[in-house]
Amino acid sequence: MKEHLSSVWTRERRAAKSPTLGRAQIVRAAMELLDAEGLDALSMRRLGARLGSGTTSIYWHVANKDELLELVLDEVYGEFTVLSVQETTWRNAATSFAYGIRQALFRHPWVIGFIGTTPAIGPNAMRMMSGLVATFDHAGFRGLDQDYAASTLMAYVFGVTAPELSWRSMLDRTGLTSNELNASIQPTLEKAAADHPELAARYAEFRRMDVDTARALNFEFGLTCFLDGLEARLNRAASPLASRGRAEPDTPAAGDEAGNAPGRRRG
Amino acid sequence: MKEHLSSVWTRERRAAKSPTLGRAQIVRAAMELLDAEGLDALSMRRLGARLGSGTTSIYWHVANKDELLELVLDEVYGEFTVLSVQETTWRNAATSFAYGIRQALFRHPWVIGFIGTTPAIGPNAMRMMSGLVATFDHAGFRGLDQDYAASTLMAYVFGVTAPELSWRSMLDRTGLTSNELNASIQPTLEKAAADHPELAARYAEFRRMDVDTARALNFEFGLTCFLDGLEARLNRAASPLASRGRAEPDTPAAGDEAGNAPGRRRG
DNA sequence: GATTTCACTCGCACACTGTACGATAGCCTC
DNA sequence: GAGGCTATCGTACAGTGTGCGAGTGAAATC
Repeated sequence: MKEHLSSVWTRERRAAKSPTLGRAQIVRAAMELLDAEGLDALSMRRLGARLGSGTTSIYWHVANKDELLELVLDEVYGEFTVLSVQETTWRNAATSFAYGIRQALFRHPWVIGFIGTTPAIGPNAMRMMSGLVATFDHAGFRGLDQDYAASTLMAYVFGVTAPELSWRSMLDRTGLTSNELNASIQPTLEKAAADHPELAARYAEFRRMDVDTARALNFEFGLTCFLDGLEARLNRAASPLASRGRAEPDTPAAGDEAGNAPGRRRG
Repeated sequence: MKEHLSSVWTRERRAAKSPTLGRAQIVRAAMELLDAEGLDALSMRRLGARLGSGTTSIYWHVANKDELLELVLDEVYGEFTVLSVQETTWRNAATSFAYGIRQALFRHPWVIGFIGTTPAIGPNAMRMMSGLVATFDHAGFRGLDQDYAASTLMAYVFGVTAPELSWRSMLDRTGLTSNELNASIQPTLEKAAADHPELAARYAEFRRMDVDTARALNFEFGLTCFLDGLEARLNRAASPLASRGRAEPDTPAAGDEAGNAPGRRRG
């Protein structure tokens, strides 16, 4: 069968004899450029210039730009640390993992577009996955539920953090503080919400509060919801006799055309 | 104070007298191109060709490519429908909203990179937000919690769906079925997981199952967790005397440097 | 020691991108 | 007819990723 996943990690790297330029330096330089100036700033020409080498020399060590990004991405995965299961409770491990990712994303805002899109099969990504699955195994999840829990946790963190990153990049571009930018945006927002008075009122209220703590609370809120839900599922599994206490059926038939809406049921 | 949010929606559009080319057609053509061939296929030259007009004619109706994408994005937001609060329970509304987004994202895979990154203040985005907030208001959430609930829900859906979209794009490129691609990827995966035997074993197991239903179950799993968590929070608020029944403190101090990890506490 | 081989560097060129600019053309009002 | 406005579009510029082939130096082979 043909191999359909092409990745830096699938092809063996070129034998190194005495390179004046190496993958390590290339990846480090790329990371610095990306962190400092963002995704658009990384061009092969600029990278070559920064390395003091010819532009196309890079292509000896790396097949193309995508592969380079795979390498840098795995470097970031290396910063997603999972506490060992002996060290703390699963809930603390998950929480700390989530906050850790959040911080790492703040350090490397440009990755957000690649996570989940670029294959994550580098050594660091693997180590992370292994630790995360172990955490949920320790918690009491079995089989696929371990993966589901891990994937849901990461999905949530990436999903909430993405808008925060774009907010921060706006801060950088304008040089304003969060609250200044917030204030400067309000009129636009209120005008946009002209047709929805409740929204407009709500936005007017926002002007008065500290955006950064509101965002932090937002993160906390969703994370707690999700962890509570996980915990409830564990407890339910432990004592299967306890009924759910909800009226409506909770699961759309999982086998039908993947992703169909469950349809509207009257409550 | 200077205006810091620049968007198509903030500047009034050019007065239309008798254009042979209009925003509506441009946006529609762009959407078709994007849906059919993906983000990379949308260049101003190709768009002009498709419209049978000069490339730079487009710039009369739209300031630049980013603004064009804002317009197309809002069109997609128009497909994120929220059931009215009279129509069903909040839980059903949220579920149906989540599945609806998922389906819309499958129709327009390219948007995933823009959501949360490009300002969503178009009329459709506003209508959606208004409906979503109303749903959570109806559920019993108050103040910022309404926004937190809405934002968490969207964050989760975008987060889980992103990898699915990249999977589907891979299917399109290779022309394989999900299960064929899955099988063809396994050796690579197992090799990548060589250092983590539990992971390798797990991947080997995956070979035997239907990937699409596994993914659908994954979506369901996280959504249920999150909604259960929301519901628990509502019940807790309704009867504040009932304690949580968990040992460890649940909230890192929210006021400190936004996003700090809660630190490791022994369990 | 001479020759060949191979790891590695790099200049050039190609096809492509977004878009600024200025030249047109048709219409409306004076 | 003159001038101004809406609208279209050709050309040009600076930038992109990268294929190709020529060049360099050191190690391996004869």
